Amino acid sequence: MSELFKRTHMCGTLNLENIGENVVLNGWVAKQRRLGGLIFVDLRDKTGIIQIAFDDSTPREVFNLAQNLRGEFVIGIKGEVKERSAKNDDLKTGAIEIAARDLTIYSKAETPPIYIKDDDNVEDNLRLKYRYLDLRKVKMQRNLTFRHKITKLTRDYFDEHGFTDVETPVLVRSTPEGARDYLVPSRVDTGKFYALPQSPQLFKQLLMVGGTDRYIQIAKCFRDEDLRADRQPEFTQIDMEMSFVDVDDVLEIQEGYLKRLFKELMNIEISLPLPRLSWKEAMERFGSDKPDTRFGFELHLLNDVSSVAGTDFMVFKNAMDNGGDVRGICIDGGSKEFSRKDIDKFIEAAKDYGAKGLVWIRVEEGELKSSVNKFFSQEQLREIASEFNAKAGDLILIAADKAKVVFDSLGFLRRHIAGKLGLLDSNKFNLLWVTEFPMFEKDDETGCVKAVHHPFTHPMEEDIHLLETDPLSVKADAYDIIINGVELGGGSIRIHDRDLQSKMFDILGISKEESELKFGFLLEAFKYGVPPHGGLAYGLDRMVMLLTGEPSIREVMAFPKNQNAQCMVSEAPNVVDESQLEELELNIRK
RNA sequence: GGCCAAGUAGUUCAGUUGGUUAGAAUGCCAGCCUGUCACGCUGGAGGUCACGGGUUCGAGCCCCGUCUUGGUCGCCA
Repeated sequence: MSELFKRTHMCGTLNLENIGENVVLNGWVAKQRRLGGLIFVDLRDKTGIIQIAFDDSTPREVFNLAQNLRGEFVIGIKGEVKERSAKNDDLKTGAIEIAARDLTIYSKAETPPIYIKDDDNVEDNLRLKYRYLDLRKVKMQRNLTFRHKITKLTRDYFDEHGFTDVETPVLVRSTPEGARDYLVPSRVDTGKFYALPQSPQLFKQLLMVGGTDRYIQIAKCFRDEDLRADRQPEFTQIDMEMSFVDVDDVLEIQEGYLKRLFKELMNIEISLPLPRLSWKEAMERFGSDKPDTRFGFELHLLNDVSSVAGTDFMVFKNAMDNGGDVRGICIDGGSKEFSRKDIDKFIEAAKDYGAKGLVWIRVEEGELKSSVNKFFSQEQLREIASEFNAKAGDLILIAADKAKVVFDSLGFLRRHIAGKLGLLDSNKFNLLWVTEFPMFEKDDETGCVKAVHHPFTHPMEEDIHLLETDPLSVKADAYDIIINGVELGGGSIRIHDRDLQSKMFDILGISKEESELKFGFLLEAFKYGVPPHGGLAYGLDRMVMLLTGEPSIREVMAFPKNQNAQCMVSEAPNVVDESQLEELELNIRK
């Protein structure tokens, strides 16, 4: 058994001020350089890397032991901090080193299957399989620490504002609304199932009925849907709910939180109040309900421009005759920057969003080139260009279709192209609220009206009279917080009036029996005195991803799942024992 | 479920028109080396070219299928 060298410092925290001190360090061998009578070892812990030097001043048996060191051995070092003669400016601790006096090897290590360097480029699945090695990277530890700082600040802030951290259950009732549930079979009540919560939504509302007044929880949530770079089946929400509040109250508390978050963790001063865009304005200007406002290229409606309105060009005419729109974006310098081939690629990409094609116009000093030169005169093209205040060298892209297709394809393109032009400044954080979401939308498959948010969302007071006559134009007291085109969180004021709630169910075509079956416990609770309330939830993983500048949510989770929702470390999901299935009466194998 | 991309040494990759024994870098092992820090020098080991089938005198390369992985659309109230 090797003696434990009681640590006095962390590797990355030592500096010139520690010179002359005798220190004890623990960590992993990141690198060893043997120069014959001289050995250097880079020692790594979660705080960073420091160089250990073994030379002729090192006791002989210690030097001999050091010759056996290999990568990822776990060791303890006793020694003196010395100033280096040759400093390494690339290393935080590069001005100093430890002159080793004693060494112990806690455990040896085989050659690791992946590189343990911040700037590696190893295949994702391999990193996930050996996550415990991947996590040794200083960058990964920095991400986890940053995540911790966010949750700590979050708990502190909301504690100071009267919020109580309450845990809600993880084994809950399945409500087949929204995302697919993860199911857990019940042993005691064979044949029945729990679900893992998609969010604590219903329970936090019950907490409001229960008088908790202000609730917060950093809550694990589960959704059995396909994964993305920013989507995991198991993720974390900063979830909260407040009683006796309106929209302004909720947003004010959140703005204080966000200001503190950016000030303390990013050293960025954000000015309040944050801009608020109505959903309608966001769509019409940016083609998205989560607009990235770090750059321009705003959408422009062309329906009334005489060149478009008066044209026989069937693409435009059909779109407008069918109740759709003709809209475009103007890319500053886009004509200079992009080739015909690039433009074709943009059009292909837009097709993913339902567009059948795009009209493009290259604005030049002389003749304007476009995909519709056959149909439009130079004068007409000039008129369209002047609608955008386009100058020579600009590129105009026009979509004509149903509003949704036009918004989706142009909204995608403006951000896609901004990325190509290097306009997505990762040091800039544009925060804004999108409010006044539509209450309902039409389900394309069934033709029925369904809730955009959820059926407990409160309609805006001014629109309540439209509920029966024109539900699709009713707006909701719902809000999303957007940073740089990413939806960081969202919430709403909830309905606390039982008559209004049943009216909502009527409109959604949910019968009394069905609503009883699905949400009976909530409706029952609402019989006994429910405060006006509302809340919001942030995606914690996305928040950390955004603030650390990581490209994927996996970089800020300790043990994420791969694209097939497998845990590569533990190899979950796995086949279970036959007897387990029998006990649950789930033995359905042939 | 659709679309796109990838799969060759432990790792990251190259591999020409289908042609001899499949290469590089890095890592690993051994030896030398007292100021390195991407240490250097010398030598060495290391391959089911994802899997299955086909075309061919001959396949890492061409064709078909399968699997795996990543991205994305659908999906995510």
